[in-house]
Amino acid sequence: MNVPHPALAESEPGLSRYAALAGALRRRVIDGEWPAGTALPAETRLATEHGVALGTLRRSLELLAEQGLIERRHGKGTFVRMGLSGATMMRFFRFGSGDGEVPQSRILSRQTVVASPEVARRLGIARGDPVLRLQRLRSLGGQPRLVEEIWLPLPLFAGLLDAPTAQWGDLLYPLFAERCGVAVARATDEIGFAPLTAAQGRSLELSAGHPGVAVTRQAFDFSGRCVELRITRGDAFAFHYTVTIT
Amino acid sequence: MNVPHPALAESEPGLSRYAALAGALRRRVIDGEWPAGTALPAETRLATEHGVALGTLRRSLELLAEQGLIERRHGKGTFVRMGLSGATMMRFFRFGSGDGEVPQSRILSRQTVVASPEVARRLGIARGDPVLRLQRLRSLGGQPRLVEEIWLPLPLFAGLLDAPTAQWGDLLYPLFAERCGVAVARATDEIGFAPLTAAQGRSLELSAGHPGVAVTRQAFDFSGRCVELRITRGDAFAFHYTVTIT
DNA sequence: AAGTGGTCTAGACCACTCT
DNA sequence: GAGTGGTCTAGACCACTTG
Repeated sequence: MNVPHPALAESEPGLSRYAALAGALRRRVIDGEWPAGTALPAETRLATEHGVALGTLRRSLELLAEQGLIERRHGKGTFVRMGLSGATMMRFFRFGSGDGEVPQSRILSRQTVVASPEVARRLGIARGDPVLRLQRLRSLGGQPRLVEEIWLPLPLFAGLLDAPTAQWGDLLYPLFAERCGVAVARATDEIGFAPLTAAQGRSLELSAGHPGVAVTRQAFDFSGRCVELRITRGDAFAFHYTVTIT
Repeated sequence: MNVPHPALAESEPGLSRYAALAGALRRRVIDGEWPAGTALPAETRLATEHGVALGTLRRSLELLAEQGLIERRHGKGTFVRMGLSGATMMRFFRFGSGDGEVPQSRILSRQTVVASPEVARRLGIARGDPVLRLQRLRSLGGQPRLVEEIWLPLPLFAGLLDAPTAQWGDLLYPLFAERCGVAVARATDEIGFAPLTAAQGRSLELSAGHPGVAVTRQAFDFSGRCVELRITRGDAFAFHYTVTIT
């Protein structure tokens, strides 16, 4: 018979055992009990620890692996994932001849500002809250191709306030992870079209009013909180984006 | 009549039993043994039929469900899916004020032509093979918004050659399923921008050279074969597309 | 009440990785 | 060889759907 396990702190009502267990493990990962890149205890260990059968524990880990929180490697162990790398996000993004290669990056400006209503709405913070605003130029083969405007909530990103931007490298997400402990789990891209302003045109060596594409990205961490708002602009006619629908 | 499937599970080298079983079931579904919308035999029945444990059979069905080939409904059964509806593909597509609503459609032309090198490449057929070419106008609130050029391989789509286009309705994919037995399992959209030609401008009540967006779609059936090539064009300023990256 | 898929168990054995 | 995750089994019981 199925005696309800008294030691089960995971016995949330209306949830299957493996789902509740997955939630509990998820919390332990997010709370930093096992830092990114490290291995979780072995299956058998976790199963006895939580008083469930091995199959049930495995079901929980499969759930978390599906969500991208952990990664399982046969013969090695179960590891906490670092989040999206930033290079994966260029996967479906093409500009000019670049076949998904990572563009070189230069930070043009860095300021602390108060969030506008629109920025606050998309970041899920209050109007007037402080945010870090970056302007960034991305080039391919020495040619400027994309200008970016990036908003990051403070104080979460305080670690970027004084780091010398010249040494930031071409990808921001590894920097987020390293200096601020922020992992990007998921993102949405919104693609739209608008003529370039005079300033945007200058940065891209195009005329004001030239047809431009705008990709508005919101990036989220594993707890679902929006951690980045970014608007990327470039020459519409050089732009290409591929999406798979299932 | 119902020949048992004896060593199928053991016969595929280098594959797990459930993976081999999934492949076998997949073939039976694609071959039409269980038509779209009908239920498969119960789990216990399929398991004994193939000589595997229930858990193994379930693993196979879970695989096929992930791939979108079948759909499991608790208490009811396991059903063969119809494929994408066409409405799901408008999910992330916005035009003007339409919040994902399905535009009205009118077929402007229907011809049988030979495939150009580019069309043949994308459809995965030989140059010079016959294809059905459609031109289609899609409107929102009576306003023409999108012009589409669609290529469908023949003789697969012969069922569309003489059907009166006035009665086709606003979605093509249900028509594909009904008249040609074609189910769309997956699609890719490629987004780019280009000025409208004079002819495209006329259809959309815009001037020649007006900034236009072009969405090139390839649709695939469950066996991975490309069954449709479509280029949709519209006013770049009214265009909006949302993508989620994980 | 009967039939379906969903959950959970307990244990055996296989395949991969590292030392 | 020791430790990890992956596969497979056999059976019990639960939850949902329909007649």
